[in-house]
Amino acid sequence: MQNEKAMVSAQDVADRAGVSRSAVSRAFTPGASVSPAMRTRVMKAAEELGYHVNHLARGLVRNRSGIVCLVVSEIATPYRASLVRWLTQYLQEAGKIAMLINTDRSDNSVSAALQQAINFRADASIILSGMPDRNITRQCYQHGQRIILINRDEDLPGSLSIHLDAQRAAATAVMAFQRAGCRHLAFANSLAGTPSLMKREAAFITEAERAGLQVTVERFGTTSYESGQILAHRLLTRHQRPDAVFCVTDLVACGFMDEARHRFALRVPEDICLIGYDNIAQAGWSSYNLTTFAQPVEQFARDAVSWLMQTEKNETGLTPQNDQQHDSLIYQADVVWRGSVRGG
Amino acid sequence: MQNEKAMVSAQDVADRAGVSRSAVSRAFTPGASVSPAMRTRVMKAAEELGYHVNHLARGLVRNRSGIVCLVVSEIATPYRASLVRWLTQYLQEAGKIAMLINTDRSDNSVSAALQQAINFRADASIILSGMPDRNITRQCYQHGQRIILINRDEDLPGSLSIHLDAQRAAATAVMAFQRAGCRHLAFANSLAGTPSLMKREAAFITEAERAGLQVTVERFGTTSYESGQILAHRLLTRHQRPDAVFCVTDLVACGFMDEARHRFALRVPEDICLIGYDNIAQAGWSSYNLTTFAQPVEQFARDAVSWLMQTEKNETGLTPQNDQQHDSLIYQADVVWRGSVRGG
DNA sequence: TTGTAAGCGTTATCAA
DNA sequence: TTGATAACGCTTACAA
Repeated sequence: MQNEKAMVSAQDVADRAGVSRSAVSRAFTPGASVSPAMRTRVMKAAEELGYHVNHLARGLVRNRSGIVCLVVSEIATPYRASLVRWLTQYLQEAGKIAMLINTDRSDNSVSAALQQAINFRADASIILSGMPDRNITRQCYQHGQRIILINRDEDLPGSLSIHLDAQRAAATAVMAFQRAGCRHLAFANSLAGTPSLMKREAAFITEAERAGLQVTVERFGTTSYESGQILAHRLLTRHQRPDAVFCVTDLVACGFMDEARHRFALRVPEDICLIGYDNIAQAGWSSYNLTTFAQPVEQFARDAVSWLMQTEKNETGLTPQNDQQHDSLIYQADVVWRGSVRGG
Repeated sequence: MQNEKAMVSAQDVADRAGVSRSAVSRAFTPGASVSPAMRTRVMKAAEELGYHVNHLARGLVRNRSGIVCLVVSEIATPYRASLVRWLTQYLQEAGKIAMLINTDRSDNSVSAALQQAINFRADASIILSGMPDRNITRQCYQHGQRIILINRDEDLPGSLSIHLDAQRAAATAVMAFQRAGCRHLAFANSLAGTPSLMKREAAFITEAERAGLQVTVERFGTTSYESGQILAHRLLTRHQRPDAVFCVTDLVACGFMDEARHRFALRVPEDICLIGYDNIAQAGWSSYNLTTFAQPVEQFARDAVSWLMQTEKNETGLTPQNDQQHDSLIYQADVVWRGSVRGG
C-alpha cells in the first residue's frame, strides 16, 4: 500500500479476483452479460485496489467519449451562466460530461473550440455563441458528432436548432406599450448583430408598424449593462424622448433603467415604460421589477439533451440521406409581467 | 470524398504523405525532433485528409489527458460564474481544457465529481464548492492528479489552497462603519456554514469587539438574494434596529438593500450603512452602488493555472516526502469604496 | 456466462 | 532526423 502502483488497470483487478480481463470490463459495463456472483467478486477486488475505469481508453475503443462540448462566450453573463448551469445538469443526469470552451465570440475561436471537440472525440457540441466555419462543422458531422445550435441562425446537417419565436413577444410588447398609453416607442439594441438579436428588433418594428406606431432604434456596443446605460443616454437626450423602450436583453434593460432613474430622474413606469428579454434573476430583483420575456432555459437544456440521447442510436447505422436533414425546435418566450410597464 | 472514412488516423496521413506513423506523431507534437520539410509535408497530407489528433489515444499513452475538472455548485451565481469564466480562459491559454461538473454542494456529489475526474484521468481538479471525502482525494493524489481548493478550509497533500484573509476586510469594514458613526452593527450570514463564510463572520465580530462594538448576528438560508431579503426583514424588525450591516456576500447585500429600501423605506446610506463581499458586477450597478470587498478572481485563476503548470514537471519524478506538503496562497480582498456607507 | 485474442490511435524507445 | 516496434487500458467478436 505504501508503494501502490499509480494506475491500477483492469488486468490488476482481474488478477486479484482470479478472473479474466474481459470479466472486469463487463462488470463495469451497464447491461453486459455477467453473473451477479462475478460482478460482486470483481467489484470487491476493484474496490480494494482502487480501480477506476479509464474513460480515455474506453472512449478510444468505443469511438465515443461521453464528452459534450459547450461552446460559449461571456460565461459570466447571467443568461449564459444559467444556460450552462442547466445544460451541465441534464448532461450529467444523462451520463454525459460537459467540456466548457470559452470563446471570444469570433467565429475563428468557435472553430478552434470545435477543433478541441474533434480532438477529444466529443459526442456532441452545443454552441451558445458565435457561428463556426462551415468547413469545421462538416468535419464534426463526419466524425459522428452532433451539433446543437442555441439561438444561432443557421441550419447544419445533422444538427438541432433551438430558436425563439421573436414575433409573438414583439406583439405582446407593442400591445403592452399601447395599453399603457405610450406614444413614442424605441428599441435599444447592441451592435453585436447576432441574428437572434436582430430578429427581436425587426419583429418589434414590424409589430409596431402594424399598430401604427413608429420605432426609434438605437444600437450600441455589446449586450451589457453598460451598453444599456449608454443607450439610455442616447435615447433620452433625443429631441423626441421615447416613453416606451424595448431592450434587447435584460442586462441592457437594467442599465437603461438605472440610467433613466439616476441620471435623468425619470420614474419607471410613470415616465417611461421598459421591457426586457431573457428573464435573468436580476429582472426579478425589486430594484428593477422588470417586465420581460422568459427564455425557457431549463426546457432548452432538457430538450437538447433528450434529442442528444435519442439520436445516439443512429451513430453507427448512419443513413446519410436522412441525416442530412436537421431538426428544429421553436419556443415561445412567455411574458413575465412585472412593474416596469404601466397597467401591466 | 463521398465515402470518407469517419475517422482518419495518423496511419492514413502517413500513407498519404509517404512517411512513417511516428513522423506524423512528431509533426503534431510541439517541440519534437522533426525537420521543417517533413512537418509541412505531413501537415499538407493531414489537411487534405481532415486529420485531427485523437486526444483520447494521446492521453491514454501519455497518461495525462490535458483535462482539468472544475467542481462547482450553483454555477449561475455571479461570483461562481466569473470564477469559472477566468479559470476556463487561463486553462485554455495554458493548453488545458476544462470539464465542468455541477454538484449539488453535498460532499457526496463532490466525491462523485472527482470520480469522473479520475475516470478521465484529469490532470487536476479545481474545487470551488463543497469538500470531498478524504478517501477520494487521496486516490486523486495517487493518480498524479493535483487538486486546487478555492476558499475551502482543508489542506490536502499535494494540493494548492487559495484563501482570502478575512481579518483585514473585517477590520476595514468596522472602521468604515465607525467613521460613519454607526452604533449598532450586524452581520447577515447564510446558514450554509461554509468555513470561509463563517470566518468572515468571526472576523467581523472580533474586530468589532476590539473597537468596543457589539454585533448582532442573523443567519438564514443559502447565500442568495432572497436570503438577503429575509435577513433584512429579520434584522430590521428587531427592537434594536442595526444601522450598519456587513453582508456575507454581495448577493445577500443586494437582497438586503432592496428590502430595506422598498419594504422599510430606509435610505442607504443615510439610515443604514451596508457592506458586501465579492464585488460581483451587480454591486457596481447604480441601483446598488455597494461598498464591498473584491475577491481577486482573475488573480486566483491566473495563479491557480500557473501553479498547475509549474507542478506539472514533478508528475513523473514523484518525491513522496516533498509532495506530502501542500501549497497555500492567501490573498487580501481589497475594499471597493462606493456609496453604501456614509463618508466612504 | 466466461475466457482468448485482436484491435482502437497514440506516443516512446531504440536503432539506423 | 527518421522508422520500426512495443506498450497504454480498454472493449468486443468469437470460441468454449
